[in-house]
Amino acid sequence: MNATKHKILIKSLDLFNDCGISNVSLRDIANKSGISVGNLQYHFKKREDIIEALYFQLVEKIDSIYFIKTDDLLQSFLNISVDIFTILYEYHFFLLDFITITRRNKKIKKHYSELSKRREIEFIKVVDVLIKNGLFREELLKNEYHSLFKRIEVISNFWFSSILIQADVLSKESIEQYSLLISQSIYPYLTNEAKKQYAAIFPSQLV
Amino acid sequence: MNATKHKILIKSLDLFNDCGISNVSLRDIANKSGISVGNLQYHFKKREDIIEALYFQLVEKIDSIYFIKTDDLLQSFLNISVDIFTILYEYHFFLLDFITITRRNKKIKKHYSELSKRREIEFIKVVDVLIKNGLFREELLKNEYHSLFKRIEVISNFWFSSILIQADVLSKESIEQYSLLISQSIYPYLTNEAKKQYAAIFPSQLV
DNA sequence: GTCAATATAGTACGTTTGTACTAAAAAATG
DNA sequence: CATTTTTTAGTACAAACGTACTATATTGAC
Repeated sequence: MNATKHKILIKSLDLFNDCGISNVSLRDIANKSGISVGNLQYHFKKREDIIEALYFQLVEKIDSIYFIKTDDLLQSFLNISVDIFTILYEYHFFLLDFITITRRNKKIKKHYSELSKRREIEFIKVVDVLIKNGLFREELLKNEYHSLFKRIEVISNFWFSSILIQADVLSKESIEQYSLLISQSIYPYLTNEAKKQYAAIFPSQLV
Repeated sequence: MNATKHKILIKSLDLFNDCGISNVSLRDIANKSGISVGNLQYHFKKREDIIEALYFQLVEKIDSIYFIKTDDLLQSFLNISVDIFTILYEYHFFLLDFITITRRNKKIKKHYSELSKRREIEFIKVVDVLIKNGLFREELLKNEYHSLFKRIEVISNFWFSSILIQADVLSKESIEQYSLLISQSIYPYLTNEAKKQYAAIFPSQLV
């Protein structure tokens, strides 16, 4: 990619993350990038194009980390959500302004919506494998794992927001807190065998 | 309260809920209320005053519904979160723009932050009672119920957002979906005795 | 080295927004 | 009924913002 274009995206990301999308003007971006507004406009005709570019950058990064180690299913399962979340942290402006962005940009909204549906199907598939391998228990309630997915989805998408409505800044610590929240939400669905594995992975969580 | 002031608040709430806080100008509010902008300004000197007034209306409404029937602890516990959520639905603009609002308004941010801390303490107290009454199991992991509270908090605050990043409108159906999500997230922490009660409350959820 | 394409800067325009200000009307007070 | 207070409307303003437009500079192709 063009060097200037690249610089614009990096500086935009910084500003968006720090100040929130609606508090960053094109003039701010141009200043921070050390270029003129005219030049900025040359590379990104519309303000929305910058946001779209960043969104698809994010999606691409996340898509690149999908893999499951078949020899250590539980650990892989737990790792993936944290790996994803670490990337989300880099682009947290997006999650903090999720509503604003999807309200304005139907392209991103549609894309995310389809992404989410695919993720859910994958999640249920993985859970099936975990059940077959004796790591997750069977459902005790109807759609129990569908419901679990939804909860994890909400927490993944809005954990940063949840922190920022009370705290003043977002730190990397939030990733570990997220990890704890997610792993503990999964714990009750583990079989006794898997609970032993869990204890080995997170010894500090034991009472 | 003054009739005009009352009308302004009602119409503002409608507009905020429908369009999102940042898409509603003072002129919009004045039009919808059938008054002039000058008059609007007379009743609310600053735009932010309207939002603050609505916030404290919301808090007051929620504060008025706290009670626990001691003869049916589990049912009460499950009911309360839905009761709260039903009121939140009336003011959902607030949750949809939670970040924007707390970023700009330190008074609301501080108030909510303290409210949240009180809620957490209450939650843990109720859980202790439920454990003592043989309805909830003991903690199997450190701070397991603290972690549960956090997850419920995130879902309560951002479930509407989670729906709206994919759907185009918010309906009352979202309250039932929320209820399902929360009750199922609590199920794994119930004792066998309480699971029987749960089955009686939600027979349709059984496999 | 010439010419075309790309990149950069600077300015200007049209809109929107919150709000300050003024004046008139309505209501309340005595 | 007179006057004071409250309520309402209308206008005006200053700031900010996205972006369209023009002109200059740089780079690349042949």
